[in-house]
Amino acid sequence: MTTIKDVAARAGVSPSTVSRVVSNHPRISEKTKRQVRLAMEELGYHPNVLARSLAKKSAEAIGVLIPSTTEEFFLNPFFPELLRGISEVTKREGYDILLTTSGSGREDQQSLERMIHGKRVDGVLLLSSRMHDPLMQVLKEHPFPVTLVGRPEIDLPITWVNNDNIDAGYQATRHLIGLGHQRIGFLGGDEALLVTRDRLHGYHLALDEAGIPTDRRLMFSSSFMEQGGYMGMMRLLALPDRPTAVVASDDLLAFGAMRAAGELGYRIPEDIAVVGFNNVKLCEMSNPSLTSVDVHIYELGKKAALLLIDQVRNTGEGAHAVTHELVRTQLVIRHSCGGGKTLSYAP
Amino acid sequence: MTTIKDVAARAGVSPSTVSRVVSNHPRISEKTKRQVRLAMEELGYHPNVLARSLAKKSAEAIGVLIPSTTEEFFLNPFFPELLRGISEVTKREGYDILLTTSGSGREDQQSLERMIHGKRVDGVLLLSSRMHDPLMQVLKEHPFPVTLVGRPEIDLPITWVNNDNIDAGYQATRHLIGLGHQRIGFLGGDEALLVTRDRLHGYHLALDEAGIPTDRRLMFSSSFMEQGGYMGMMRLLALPDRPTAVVASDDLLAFGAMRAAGELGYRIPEDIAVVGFNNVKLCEMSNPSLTSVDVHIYELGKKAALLLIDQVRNTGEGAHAVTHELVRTQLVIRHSCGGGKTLSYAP
DNA sequence: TTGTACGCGTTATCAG
DNA sequence: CTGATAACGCGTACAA
Repeated sequence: MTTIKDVAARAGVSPSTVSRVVSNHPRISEKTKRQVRLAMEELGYHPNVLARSLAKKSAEAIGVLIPSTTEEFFLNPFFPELLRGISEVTKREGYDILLTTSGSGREDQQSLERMIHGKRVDGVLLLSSRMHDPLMQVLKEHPFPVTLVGRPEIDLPITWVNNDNIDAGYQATRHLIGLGHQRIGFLGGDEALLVTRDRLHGYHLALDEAGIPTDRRLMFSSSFMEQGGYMGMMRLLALPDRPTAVVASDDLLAFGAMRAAGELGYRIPEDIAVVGFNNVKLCEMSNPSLTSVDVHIYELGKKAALLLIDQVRNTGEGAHAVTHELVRTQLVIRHSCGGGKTLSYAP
Repeated sequence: MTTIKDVAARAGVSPSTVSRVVSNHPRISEKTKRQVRLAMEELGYHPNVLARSLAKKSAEAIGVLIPSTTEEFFLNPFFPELLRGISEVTKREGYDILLTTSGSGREDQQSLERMIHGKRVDGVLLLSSRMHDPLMQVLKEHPFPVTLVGRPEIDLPITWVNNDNIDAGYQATRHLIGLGHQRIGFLGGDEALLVTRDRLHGYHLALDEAGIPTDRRLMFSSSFMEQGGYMGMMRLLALPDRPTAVVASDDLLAFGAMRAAGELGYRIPEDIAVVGFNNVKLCEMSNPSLTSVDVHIYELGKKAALLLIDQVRNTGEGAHAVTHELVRTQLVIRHSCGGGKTLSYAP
């Protein structure tokens, strides 16, 4: 292991000079700069990041905390796409990513505290936000650079990036209503997730606006995504007055729903229309292709990382203002809802 | 920021004693243990991981190096599934994951060197292996705990975990031949990837064994996965003597191929059979469901992480033996090749 | 422009 | 069982 001292000795200068060369200090003579660089070459020197971080009190890394529903989370294409956005900016800004998963709510808390106090990261990116999230408590107690992907349940002074999920739910439902549907089902993901609740909220808004009464039997939630969508659709189709359209609050749910409908011999969109959320790659590949609300996951990831790094860099300064950003949302119309054509409403 | 000294003062002991309590040193009186624990509570103390790592010369973290084809890599369901396996064991073993992406081959090298010498991680997991990989050079020069997911092109003394991809390719092709196919196409991913080459190799073996002549026109490679599969299939179907079956070396390629066939009005499996690799979740959901070689990605990730951590822990000791492990492979027969078992769940 | 000396927060060694 | 003291490798006032 070659250290800064070895280089110093080799170059005939002091360790501090080497340090300055490494960090591109301005006032250093070209000559010694060359000498030091040469010595570094010859010795194959690489600075010890740990020691540097300890001295500078900055880790040059951000933490990404994957929520306790780890397994489901990994399975959803949402995750890699978000991570892609995040890594795009961390790479550009010179930060590393520390990935932490946890099995339970308690572990979530511990992981977060370890990250915050362990000084291994300069800030943390929180993925997903749920009701009564114990993490929020931790954040309340310890001010620390954090960005939430989603929104906090209660008004908390923390930075977050989110979609306007209420509006997204509204738009999707509105689309179906516009196509003439009156009985519209709602397939939700984990009910504790705020995304689910917000999209459901939007669904209700659209229904109310159109004067369509809501029917509890038309709503079904499950945290098992594809499977949940499958089961939910089965249930909806079993109703005596089955829906002619379904809003699935996640593309995976929608795929499960489509699978169920297909197996029962219902045609999409002729017999039942489906709309999803997230607009994952698969939407265009499925048959029929899935109409979905694009929430721009990649953008979401980039924004979140950027906002976090901003905080990290301006910490301590006056600018302690928290920021909230809403990433726009966009309905992408494909074939799963049919066009303005004739729809068969036969039950 | 409360340090070990603060706790020491509060508890009326020396810093070293606190350190011992933290690390559960055996010979410490119950009494002082309680005092120290109390002080830690009251002060909300959390050890500084950086300082600890610096002193202990071990980072309690492993690096995961995502290859230069970052974007494609994130898009493939292979990635999150592998990561899930990795994180499963790192969590259990108390290691954190440092994710590093890079844009180019050069950056790959630098990232690796930074990780190795920067001491921020104790070992590195290399995902994917390609021809003439510059990373191998780095590994040759610096002995360091590394595990490769895949296999090195040349015989290098490094630990790796892989599938028997040659056999996998052989099995898939053999399956098609068994169903009576004689003209079988091959859709490959990035040609520089050893996976691609190995699976192609297996394809050739099966063909040779059956006495079927190979035809260059039946092989098409592209690193753009779904799109590549689409284009490749288009090309294959345009041939005067088109294939009746296709081996696609990745499920995504297979989906693209199926989409192309569908758009042109070919039925699967009646008109053309398709088999893929990886057995991603989507295989069962697609229509028709995709016959695919399960390579047990999750297992692959777990094994890789485990082997790496083993190395990390036994480094310096005599046991410097590198290990190679082959994760078994298994053809999962569904509907995209026909012939197989008749499944009845149609309405 | 460069060197000295000290601090960053812990752990390990060696006394006691 | 516990307490000094010296690393760990690097950054940075302060002085020269």
